[in-house]
Amino acid sequence: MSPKVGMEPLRRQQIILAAKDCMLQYGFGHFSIKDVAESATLSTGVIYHYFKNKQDLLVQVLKESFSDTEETVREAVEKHTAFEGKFKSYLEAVADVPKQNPDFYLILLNYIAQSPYNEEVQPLITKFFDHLRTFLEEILEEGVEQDILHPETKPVLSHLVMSQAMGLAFQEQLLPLDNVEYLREEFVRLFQKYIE
Amino acid sequence: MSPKVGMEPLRRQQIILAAKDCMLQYGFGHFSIKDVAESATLSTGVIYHYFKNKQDLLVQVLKESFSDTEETVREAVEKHTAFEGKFKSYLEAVADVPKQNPDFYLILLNYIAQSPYNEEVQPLITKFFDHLRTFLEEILEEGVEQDILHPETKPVLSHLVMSQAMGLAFQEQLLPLDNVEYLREEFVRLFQKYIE
Amino acid sequence: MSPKVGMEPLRRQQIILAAKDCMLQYGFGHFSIKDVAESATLSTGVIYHYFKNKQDLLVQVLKESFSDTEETVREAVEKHTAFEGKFKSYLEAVADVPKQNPDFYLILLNYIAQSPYNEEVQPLITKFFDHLRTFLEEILEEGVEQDILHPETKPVLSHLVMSQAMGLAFQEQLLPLDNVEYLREEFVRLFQKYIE
Amino acid sequence: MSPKVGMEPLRRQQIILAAKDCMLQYGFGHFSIKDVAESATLSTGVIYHYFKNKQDLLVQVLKESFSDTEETVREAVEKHTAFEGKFKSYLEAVADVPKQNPDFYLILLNYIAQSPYNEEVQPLITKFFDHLRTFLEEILEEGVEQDILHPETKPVLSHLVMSQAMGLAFQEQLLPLDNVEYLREEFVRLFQKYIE
DNA sequence: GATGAATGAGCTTTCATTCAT
DNA sequence: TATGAATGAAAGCTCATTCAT
Repeated sequence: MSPKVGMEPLRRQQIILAAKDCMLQYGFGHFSIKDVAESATLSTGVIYHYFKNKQDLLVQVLKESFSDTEETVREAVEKHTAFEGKFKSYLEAVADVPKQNPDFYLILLNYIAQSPYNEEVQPLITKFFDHLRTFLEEILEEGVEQDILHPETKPVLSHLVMSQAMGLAFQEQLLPLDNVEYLREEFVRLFQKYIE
Repeated sequence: MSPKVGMEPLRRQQIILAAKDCMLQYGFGHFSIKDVAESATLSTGVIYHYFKNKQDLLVQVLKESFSDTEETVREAVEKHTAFEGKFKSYLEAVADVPKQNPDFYLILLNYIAQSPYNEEVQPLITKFFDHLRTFLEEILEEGVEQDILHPETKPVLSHLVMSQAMGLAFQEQLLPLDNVEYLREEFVRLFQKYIE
Repeated sequence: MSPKVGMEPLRRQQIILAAKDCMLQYGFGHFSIKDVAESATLSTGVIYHYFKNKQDLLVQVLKESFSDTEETVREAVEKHTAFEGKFKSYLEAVADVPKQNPDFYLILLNYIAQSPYNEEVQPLITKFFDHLRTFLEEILEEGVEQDILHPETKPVLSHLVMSQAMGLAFQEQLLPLDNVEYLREEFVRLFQKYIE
Repeated sequence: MSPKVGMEPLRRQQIILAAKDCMLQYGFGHFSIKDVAESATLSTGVIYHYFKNKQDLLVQVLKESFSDTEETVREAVEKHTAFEGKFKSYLEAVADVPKQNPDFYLILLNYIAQSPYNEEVQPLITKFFDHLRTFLEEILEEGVEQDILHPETKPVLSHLVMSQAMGLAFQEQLLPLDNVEYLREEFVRLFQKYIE
């Protein structure tokens, strides 16, 4: 029927996608390998041909979500050259993640809950946020060089931006917010105050 | 030794505590009723005498965590009478939850991940955050009445405060932050700007 | 239906027996926990109530086989007081194990094959043979004291007796021997030559 | 690289060797066809080109072990012409199998345990021991003809020699014997008594 | 001849829940 | 009230075998 050799990249993607679907549909820890297999219209066996175990598959799902999101933010920033433009577009991009990549925070949420008990996931998450925050610090450094920002503000600001963005996204996941758009704008405004 | 009557409240508390311990030790969904029973030095059977099922027990654990935390914040605010004092102490209390009640956000995290798939937990969480935010809005209303705050700022500010606090707490859970104390102070300062 | 408390000793015995039956019927590694459960007319779950895992159950089966056999030999020897009587009855008892305890060598065979790869079983087997051989050496020591035996003969003789007995039993398991009884008698005679 | 023709004997040998390695490394029943394939740096598929199934492969492994060992013993005996020399060298060769062919008894052990439940293996083992014992009886027959041995001793002696040799080898596999060499010499001496 | 992708039955083990005592 | 024995469904995972290429 179908080819029998060289399926690796296709199948891996197919399975990761199916796992993502299952996670969104049933929630982390509430779907089985059998569910994934059915969702991918494959047998349970193949999954273990491409992934060491369930944990391994789950880690790949997370990795993909992270690299997608990081890329989105970087792309948005790289359209600008001036410090102010970069900073603003970073804020907007970060605030827009839930809109551009709707599943991201739901997936993240599931993994965060596991992270204190999961030696493999914990460093992945830490690295992701560190990357994103370090990227922001690089932008802010330009502001420091141009005397727009006080050097000491840099680390504090980067942390506050990250946590505010995370907090907003999680709230959106949790609560039926009616004024999301407005809150996002306020978020951008709040932090732009720092460079005025 | 022998069966006792009137044990109800004690036993319930004993079991809820044991469940909390298990959750913190093993993570949500990674401990069994047997684990809880052992942790409470009871038999598995007796747990079903006091709780309908595992889900029910879990819900009670969450409820307790919520009411403890809400009380802490209210108590802090009620020490003040002036708007500025109330607002500042609210900010401080909310930022201090991870310090005063170290397990709270770890427990919350576990439930949040489940909430989209759990009809019973979802409204509990929503209600908790609504309470806390509405309480902040009541404080802010005093600021509006005293012309310190623009009426429109009220809802935005309350949401931003909540999400920032949540974001900081989650970041603290996730990442090894070395300057937590300083970030908390910055958080308070950030939002006090709104009423200057 | 049946009692619900204090079943431990009965059930453990019942399950060990069922496991022994399965091993004899299907051979080591060719029966599942489900087979054992069915053979004991129990559910698979109970087995894990009484035994840590399959390996644990298997180890208990072996332990029981060992202690039964050791006891048989000791009892036979203890009927005698004179050295010659003890030695002869030891030889006879050891040669008679396949007859008195027909499953013993079949069970042993199964475990021996596993032993080089099984950290728990290996020392059990070693200990069993050491016990039995040391017991023989204690008997032989009496012969040495009575100047019937040369001291140097003791360890060699004890090893040769053990291996000959083991070899005969395994041959009997493997090959359709028609003159088993006669071989056993020759075995006894062969080693009695040493004390003439 | 590219498919080759006429690979049959080489590949079979390569696979049998890999299977032997796996058996020694993991133990019978604890390695998969994939393990064998990897050990032979081949694909799983090709194994089924040369062997009907796993069982078939296993049988070939055993056959090879048997013919190697039988040959060793025959070669040792054929160096002598006199009865006494033949008998002694037979005893020595048989006692030396564990030294000359270290894996033989470990492999044998694995199959013996399976034999009562395996219609194909059982007769192979029986035949092997019969061959070796019949060969000994042929030697002993010369002793009978030369009036060195009583005719009735022949079958008994051949059985006792075989079982003693087997027993010693298994003991050596199982227990950490410190005086193996000495025991082997005693084994030879023990049975030489019969022809003095 | 050779590959490795794919299957699916079957394995061991866990666990929420029930219930006779 | 309290016990812990018992259930059985369902989980993750393995593996001999097949087969399109």
